[in-house]
Amino acid sequence: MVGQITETGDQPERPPSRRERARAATIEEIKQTAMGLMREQGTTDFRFSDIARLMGMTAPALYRYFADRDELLTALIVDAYDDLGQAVAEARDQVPVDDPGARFAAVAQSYRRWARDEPQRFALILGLPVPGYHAPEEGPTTEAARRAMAQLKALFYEAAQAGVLRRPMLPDDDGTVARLLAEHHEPKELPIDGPPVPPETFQAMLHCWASMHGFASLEAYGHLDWLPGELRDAVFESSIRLVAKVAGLPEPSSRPAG
Amino acid sequence: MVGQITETGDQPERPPSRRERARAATIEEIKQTAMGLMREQGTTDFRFSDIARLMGMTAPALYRYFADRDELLTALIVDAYDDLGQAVAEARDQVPVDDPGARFAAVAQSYRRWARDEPQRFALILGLPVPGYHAPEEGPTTEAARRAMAQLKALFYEAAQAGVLRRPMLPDDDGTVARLLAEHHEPKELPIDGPPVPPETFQAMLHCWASMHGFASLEAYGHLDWLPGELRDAVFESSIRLVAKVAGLPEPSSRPAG
DNA sequence: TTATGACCGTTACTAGTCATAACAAACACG
DNA sequence: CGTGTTTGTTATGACTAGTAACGGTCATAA
Repeated sequence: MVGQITETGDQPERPPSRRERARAATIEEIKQTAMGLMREQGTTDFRFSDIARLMGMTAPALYRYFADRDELLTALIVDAYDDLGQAVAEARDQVPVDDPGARFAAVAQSYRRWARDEPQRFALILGLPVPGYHAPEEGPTTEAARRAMAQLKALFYEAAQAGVLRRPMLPDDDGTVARLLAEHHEPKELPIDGPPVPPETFQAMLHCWASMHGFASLEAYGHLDWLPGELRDAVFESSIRLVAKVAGLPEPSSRPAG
Repeated sequence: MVGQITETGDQPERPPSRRERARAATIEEIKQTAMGLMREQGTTDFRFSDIARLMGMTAPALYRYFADRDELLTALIVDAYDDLGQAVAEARDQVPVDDPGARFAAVAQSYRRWARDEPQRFALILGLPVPGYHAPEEGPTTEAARRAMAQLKALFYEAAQAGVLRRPMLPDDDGTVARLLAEHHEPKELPIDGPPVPPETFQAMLHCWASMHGFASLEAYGHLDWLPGELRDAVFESSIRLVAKVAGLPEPSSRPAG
């Protein structure tokens, strides 16, 4: 009754039957309805009965598609990670590769926009776990998270490869981060996939992420509502350009679209 | 039945009677038990029945003290804001006034520590509203939030007053933030209480807040668990020193305790 | 000391939730 | 056409928030 959902079946390329297509469509509709409810109510919560009612069904029917609330939540979380990762990657790849400063600005803008447009899904993946939900250990959610975060790292790696990445600005008396990073890197403790970047760049990357995440989450959850919109925009863009500069990314050569 | 809770009574200084003390103690115990449950379960959720059971009572008894779940949540939110504000202020004031760089580092460290130690309460005040909760408009929560955030501003104001605040580093072609800030400041649109700071400093302050909040929330919600603890510490401290420097605060003259 | 009334806790109850069980209709396919 | 799977239904159980009505306790005043 549960295995039917995680059907990463081994059948190679059998065209989906009529029933399978209908089933997939229903699953999609359930997820969309759940997200609609979250948006409407402004929380990460939803009731099976509400989903069913909106879909013209009764609540128990949903259990044919998701074993329980957690399984639906897991699906929504994976989708959200993938969606955010895709949005970020698309924005990034609309800017020429040889302009990593502008590419980072695009990434930050899309990250922020996504958070602001979908605060509930943002909270779902990057906030506190929702009440009663227990993520499957080392399951699909963590993988999806890694995929999404790889987008940011790819940007820095490209820039480093292209040789346009200056040494990031660091507070004066440092070196401990580099040392610790080296220590922990050799036993392959860190689950950092892909090619390595210099330690200062790793640190700069985290700094960039934290900065844009901080602004994005504060804004998404309404804690910057007291700032007029255009002022928020200006402050965010300025902050982003600042962290990019400090991280050693070159000045963007073209103005980002928005 | 409800007015008895919001007893910001006008009676000046009447010593609390035995009953009033017992009532206050019970209210405190309810809040503590609720927080304990949140900590235990790792969410911002709790059940009245669980609170009552842990207190050796039945659930309906709790309604003598809080009209409903929202009212208890509101109390917890106000307490959390006050607690965070106090923690930050205390850490800040343990550092000499003439060392604003170190004062900021202390603020950031305590902000981070509080978030990490109490992720549920952190999410309660700075995350997405919990399911089903509707904050009273312009109520005590927003006031408590303003009080807490004033602590950070005070630090920058002191530094500006003392004349040790350099002009913050900004991305090159700016000025729009300053212009917009001026535009919106004259009609007193912005609810920024206290004395004004220069526009660049305002922006730098937001940048500092966003950066430390981003790191703190990512860490508090477990999204940096893949980083070894000491490396997290080092990265955070380095980032903080960096944003402080960029914000125009002088280098700290003394090493912060932790 | 006793009577009064506010306060605090109880049990009983309603309405709504997640989830399961048992059953009925629709569908795919031999 | 008959058979078994799939997908829906209704009925049910256990649990929660919150209300209502009742009883005990305590402080105060006669």
